Amino acid sequence: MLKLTRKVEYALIALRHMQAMKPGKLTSAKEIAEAYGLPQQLLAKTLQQMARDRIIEAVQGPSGGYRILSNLDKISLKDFFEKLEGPLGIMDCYFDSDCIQIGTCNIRVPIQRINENMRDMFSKMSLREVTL
Amino acid sequence: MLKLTRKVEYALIALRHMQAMKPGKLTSAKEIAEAYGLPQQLLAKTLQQMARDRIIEAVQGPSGGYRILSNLDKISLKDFFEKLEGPLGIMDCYFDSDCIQIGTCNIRVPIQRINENMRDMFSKMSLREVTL
DNA sequence: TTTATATACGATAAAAATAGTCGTATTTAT
DNA sequence: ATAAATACGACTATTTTTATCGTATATAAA
Repeated sequence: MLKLTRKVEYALIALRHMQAMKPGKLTSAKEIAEAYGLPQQLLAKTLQQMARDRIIEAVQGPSGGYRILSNLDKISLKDFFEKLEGPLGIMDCYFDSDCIQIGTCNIRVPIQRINENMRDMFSKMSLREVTL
Repeated sequence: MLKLTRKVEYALIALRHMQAMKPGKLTSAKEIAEAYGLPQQLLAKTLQQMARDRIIEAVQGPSGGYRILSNLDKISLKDFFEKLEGPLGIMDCYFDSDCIQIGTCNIRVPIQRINENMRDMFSKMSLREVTL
């Protein structure tokens, strides 16, 4: 319950690694995977997604790799999580919801309150604080 | 990611149901399951666990059932979640941790910071607010 | 005192979500 | 040309979550 997925975990590890390097320098998926003992292909997918989301930049070809693109100060943890995993909420009856109970459910309002608190909290933390 | 389990969901539904009834009156697992279309046995287990945790009281025998026992104002959402699901954190390398990476992991400290914020937030919400 | 209805709970099965791999294409420095 | 890197869809494996089954125990009421 309330667990980070590996995808997010690997993303954070990679970002922190890049953040610690000389700015502008490239790192490859292989390099990170070996340094932290992560499955390279899965890590690569995560990096690719972050590249699509313009958090990092990808450079192709040999001696290519990834480098941080955005100002991580300006990305909230909420936005980061949502980019990687979709809407942030303690239950997803507010997003997809083909929930049959929707009529009888008696906890929609309270759950929404929890969701708001969570989003609020993660809105106030920047990706930089976390990868610094 | 960051989802409530059914167990917690059913617990909240049941508590809210009990909260709405005349104080001291009993409700059975069957009654709640039928009212909200929940799997009765699973709900029953959740109720049993809450009874063990002294959140609700169980009365056995025919015309038995459950009723709220504690003052829900005094139970934080953090305690509630932890009673039902164990330690509250965004990753569990702080609890069980046979994590092999522990040496190379570079996000322990940041993760811990997130965890603290989460716990803090749920410490400030009472079970009553949520079931009211 | 028997019966019916409720809780209690361990064991197991089914389903869903997550994690990881494979194969192939594309890009590009050397 | 070749080798090393990203890109990405399809697939498989694993783990976690959800649900059911079977049986025991308690007790109110007939």
